[in-house]
Amino acid sequence: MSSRRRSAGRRAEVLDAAGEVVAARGADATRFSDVTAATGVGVSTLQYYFGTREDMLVAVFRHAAQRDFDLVRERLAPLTDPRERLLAIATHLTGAVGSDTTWRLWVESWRWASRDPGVRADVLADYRGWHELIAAEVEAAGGEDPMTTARLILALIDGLALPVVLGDPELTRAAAQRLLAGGLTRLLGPTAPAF
Amino acid sequence: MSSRRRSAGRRAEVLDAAGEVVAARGADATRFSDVTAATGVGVSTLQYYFGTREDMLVAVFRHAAQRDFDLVRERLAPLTDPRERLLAIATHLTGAVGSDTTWRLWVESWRWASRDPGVRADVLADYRGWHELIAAEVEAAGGEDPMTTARLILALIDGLALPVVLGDPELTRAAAQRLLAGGLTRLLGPTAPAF
Amino acid sequence: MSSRRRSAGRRAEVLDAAGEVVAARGADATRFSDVTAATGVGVSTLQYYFGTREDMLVAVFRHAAQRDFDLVRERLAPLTDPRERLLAIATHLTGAVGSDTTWRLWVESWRWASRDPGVRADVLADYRGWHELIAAEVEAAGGEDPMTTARLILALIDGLALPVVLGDPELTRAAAQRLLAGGLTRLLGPTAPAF
Amino acid sequence: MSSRRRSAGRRAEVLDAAGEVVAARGADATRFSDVTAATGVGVSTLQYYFGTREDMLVAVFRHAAQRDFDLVRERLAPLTDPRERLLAIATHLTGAVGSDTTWRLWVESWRWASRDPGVRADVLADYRGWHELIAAEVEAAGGEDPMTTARLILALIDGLALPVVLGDPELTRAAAQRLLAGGLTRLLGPTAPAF
DNA sequence: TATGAATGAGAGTTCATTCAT
DNA sequence: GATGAATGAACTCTCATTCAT
Repeated sequence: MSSRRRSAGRRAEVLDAAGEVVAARGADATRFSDVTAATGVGVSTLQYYFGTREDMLVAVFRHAAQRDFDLVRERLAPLTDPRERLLAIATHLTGAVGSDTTWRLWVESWRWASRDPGVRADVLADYRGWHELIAAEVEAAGGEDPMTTARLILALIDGLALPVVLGDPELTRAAAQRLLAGGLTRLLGPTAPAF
Repeated sequence: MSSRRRSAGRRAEVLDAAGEVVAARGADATRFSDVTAATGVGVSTLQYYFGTREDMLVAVFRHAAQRDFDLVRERLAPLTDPRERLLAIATHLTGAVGSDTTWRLWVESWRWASRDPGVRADVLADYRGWHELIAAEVEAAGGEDPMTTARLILALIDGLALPVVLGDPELTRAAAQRLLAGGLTRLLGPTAPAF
Repeated sequence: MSSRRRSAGRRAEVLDAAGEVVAARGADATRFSDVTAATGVGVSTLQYYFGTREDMLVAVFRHAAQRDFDLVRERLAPLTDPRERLLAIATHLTGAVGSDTTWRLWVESWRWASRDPGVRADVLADYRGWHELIAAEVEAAGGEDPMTTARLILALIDGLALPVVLGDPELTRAAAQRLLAGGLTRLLGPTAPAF
Repeated sequence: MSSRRRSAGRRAEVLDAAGEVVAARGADATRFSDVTAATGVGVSTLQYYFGTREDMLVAVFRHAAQRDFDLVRERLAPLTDPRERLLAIATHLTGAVGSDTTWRLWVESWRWASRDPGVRADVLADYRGWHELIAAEVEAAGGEDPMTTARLILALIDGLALPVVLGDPELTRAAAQRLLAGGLTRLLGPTAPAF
């Protein structure tokens, strides 16, 4: 019992650390030994926990996606104004420490998804989850055609994240945040109040 | 001379084919032998052409980026109306066969750029090139703050490309094109004429 | 007591099943997990019963040799005519279902015996046991030089078993049995009555 | 050219040495590294020559079978009397240095054949080759029913080889040779002249 | 008595690369 | 200019085994 619980906790810790490794090195370049170096957990133990290397990567993707979603929900909890909530979702990009990790992992997931049907299903489901989350806020904010707008907003967020994470010197995080706020205003349409 | 020219032609052909391989398998998973299988050119010959495997990948990225840019310019040539030109750039995404290859290679480049300073410089320069191309059209179309708008437009394009290439069943190419057109209108601001 | 007896019974069952596995896969290729799959008994339990993997294999060999001997004795019990008894021993090869298992295990034992002194001693003792069993019948049948003849007969049986078990299409079981009967007649000498 | 020829020669040498290793350790237990230790040829070179480990083992079997057959033919060449020739074939068992290797490899082949259809076909073809070789001599020696007799003789040879190779203390090589000579006389029938 | 968790050792295989031609 | 032969490095994976319960 207690060993099983300890084991489960250990597994989750390993998943977190492995996520950092995958974000830093890329999924293809992540070896068992890299995760071992980052965690102190032996290679065979990783295999015991996760199975093959690819199984481990998939587990990392799922875990990271779940954490990301949970994190945003947490941030959203204290906010009630839909416009504030939208902005909170959007600036999830620029805010937290580790958000680079989040975006890198998202790209890694996307890449993996394009070759693995199981991961594709996961990623598309996550994608849909984000759409719905955003669409609900758009609707509450009085925006027209919530799903369409939500798609545009999410595309904008994703598309801005890429150069930010890449470290485009012309696009600091602050600049990105301003761009994002401005873009939201435009996308929500002329009738929506500006942020 | 003629053999050098023939050689250069062969190299370019190999780069095209290698680009397809990289798009299909991912850069990390692209082995010399995969390119050999796709081209009939022996492993040693690839090394003779490009050097190490990573050199080859970088050459593929540069070649693909150049081709992409050239292709858009070509498509833009017959168009004069800035709004039409903008839309042509934007729907570069949805149109041609092989655009999946383009977008996949873009993601591969982005990933490689995260870890290789040389590639990062290339990718950021390309990025800037696209911004300027778009900004010029925004300005010609009478949009305000062309660079800001250009960044938003490019982000929208990139952000929409991802689910399209991943094959999101809720986002057909036609739907993406409509979204894109709508998004452009909104981003260019209420004063800009609708597309 | 009862649990010990149950345990001993379980161990014997496991040995039977493990024998099948060894015959099918070969001793070297027999993993604990193969036996687990065949018996439902966990790996650790197998180790608890037998010790190391090699200990288990040796136990399988001894068990199988014993069973084989017991089985032949059983078949011999109702027969009194030495010639019939000899033929019964000889055709132990062609008769029963499961005789493939027997012969395969014999080859596996032989191979193991080549490298393990303990198993070699067991196998040579078994070998001697068969010789004596056969020699007694040869003597009773009036054959000359019983031990020599017994050796020849046993060699003939072993030598015929190999292609039969291998599934030589030119040597059906029926053909093997006829060959064996003919061979016995010749080996027992011209003065012995034909079978 | 010369490098290719050198390569072919090296390959054959390696096959000889690998045959010794397989005979000594058993096929299943033969690792690339064992052959490396025996030959000085690196593991990857072995793989370059043969492919997978199993491919190497199969190559060893074929090579050994061919060599064995060639060797007997060589020994047969100077002999004309069919009875002498038969005895030469039969005592192929006891004679040469390395005959243990031959028999051990034969058992290894047999075992491999029982799980690999390709090897089974090879082994059965070899088996048939030996039958035909023996049958021709039986016929020349005036024996009746040459194929049947050949089968019995071959079985006797195989069946005697096993305990000899195992080192049965009651069956020295000299004793085995006497047994074999006696067995041949009996199997060829009372009308055939004794050896 | 029986079993799951964890782990180290060892093997096969892939692959880029070097060298010689 | 182009290519095949040979080889070392690195990685995944399997498996027996030990430990704790």
